[in-house]
Amino acid sequence: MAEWPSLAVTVDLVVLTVRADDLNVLLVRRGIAPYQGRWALPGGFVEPDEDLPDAAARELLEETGLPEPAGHLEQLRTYGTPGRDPRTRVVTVAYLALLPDLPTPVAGSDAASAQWWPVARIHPGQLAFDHDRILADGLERARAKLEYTPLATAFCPPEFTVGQLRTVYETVWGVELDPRNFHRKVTGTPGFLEAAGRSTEGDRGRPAQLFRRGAANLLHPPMLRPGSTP
Amino acid sequence: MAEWPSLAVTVDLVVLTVRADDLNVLLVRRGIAPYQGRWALPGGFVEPDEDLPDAAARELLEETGLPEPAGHLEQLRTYGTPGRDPRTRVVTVAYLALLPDLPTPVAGSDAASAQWWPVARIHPGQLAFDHDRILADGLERARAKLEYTPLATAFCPPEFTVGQLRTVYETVWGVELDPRNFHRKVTGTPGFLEAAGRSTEGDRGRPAQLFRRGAANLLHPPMLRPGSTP
DNA sequence: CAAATAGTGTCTCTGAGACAGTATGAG
DNA sequence: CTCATACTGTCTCAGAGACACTATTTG
Repeated sequence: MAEWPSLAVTVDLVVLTVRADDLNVLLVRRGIAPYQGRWALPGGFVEPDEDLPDAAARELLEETGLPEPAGHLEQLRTYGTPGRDPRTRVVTVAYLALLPDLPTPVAGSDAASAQWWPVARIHPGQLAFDHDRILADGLERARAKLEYTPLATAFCPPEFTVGQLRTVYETVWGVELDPRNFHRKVTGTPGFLEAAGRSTEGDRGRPAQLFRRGAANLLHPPMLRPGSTP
Repeated sequence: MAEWPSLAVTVDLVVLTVRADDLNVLLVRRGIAPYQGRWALPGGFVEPDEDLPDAAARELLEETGLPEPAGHLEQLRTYGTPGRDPRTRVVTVAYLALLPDLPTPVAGSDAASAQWWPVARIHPGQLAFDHDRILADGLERARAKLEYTPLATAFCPPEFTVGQLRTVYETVWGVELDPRNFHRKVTGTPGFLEAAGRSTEGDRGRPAQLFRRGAANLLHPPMLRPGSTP
């Protein structure tokens, strides 16, 4: 029987988190050519008997040291233009991960070179391969999904306040939101939030109720990004 | 230098059209094992120096005989679970195509076995490989995109009436829409439609104005699928 | 006390849906 | 004429945004 044409397949990861009022992406500095010394998205080859999400989770573990992330991992898009890797034809399946701000800084086998970067400080042409494009697609996906899914909670710890959740929206979207209307909106959207029954203490201002993510996977009605219908 | 692990990569196509008030998908009957005699999505291997969208367009041409479709072609999702093809490890990049109802029935090199199927008549477990799942994902994507993009026009000929466009929405979503409100909505959404200046004649009822697709790529405000906020 | 954050109430305007009514063709 | 489809006008209700107001903490 004839053989089939065969290509190298990798996974690359757009790992996002919100820290210090900035949206950050995890980048690694390349130690070898091509693009030696340049920053790139973490990733690696898919093993012959490894499922794609498993490969993504494995790379995430190797780069962040997190066994099973409390966050969110989904397939983003596949990039396979010939020449995108100068060594050989490589098709890469990109994944998007949204994580809460890690108390443990990035730690793992490849962690020596891994670092969080505020996305606003990354400029076109700065990343290796076509990773600028992949990052841009990941940001667009994340921003869009905050509108109609409860995925903003993936950036938060298991229990969080409405104020923390609002900071996520403001940081990812780069806008300011009215705290009063935001509060009424998220607490009124069925299935978005579930009261944890406890409150914060010791912060500035009135103590806030703590919430967990609710059961809904889709928001009705959706959150609206300001400026979309001016 | 070491070699990289290498996998077979294919493209598969979910080709949709609206004909005879039904949403149809293009399927081919498999002539060889595995799944010999079963219906499957059209697709094939990616050549070593071929870009992924080019491979998808090539397969579409081979199956439909259409050189450059007047419709729409976009990447859907990538499926690579080991064992999804019993012959060898195959990673497939699925594409979604939306086409107007073709006056030429399907014709091309592989066309002997290609046929339109109403999606409502395809039942789980009927298609080869994991193509049930890919088809389901394609349908979900198409239904969702009609809400916030002008892609319903991809199912229409270059010039079409508001009534034809409404039929597309009703067929893809499987709902009935109020013709009066639909008309007011689509003609009032900026950039959705552009008047062609001409009208139909010879049909039943009052002649209708003809429109072309407008410049907008996103609809503000979006079309709302009934039942989403009951 | 002031400052800060949490949370509620109320008003206004936009847009979706229900549906009456008018326009213009075919038979 | 009737029937069918195209289009317009009007009403009502829900939800988004602006913003006044109250509540509860720290310093």
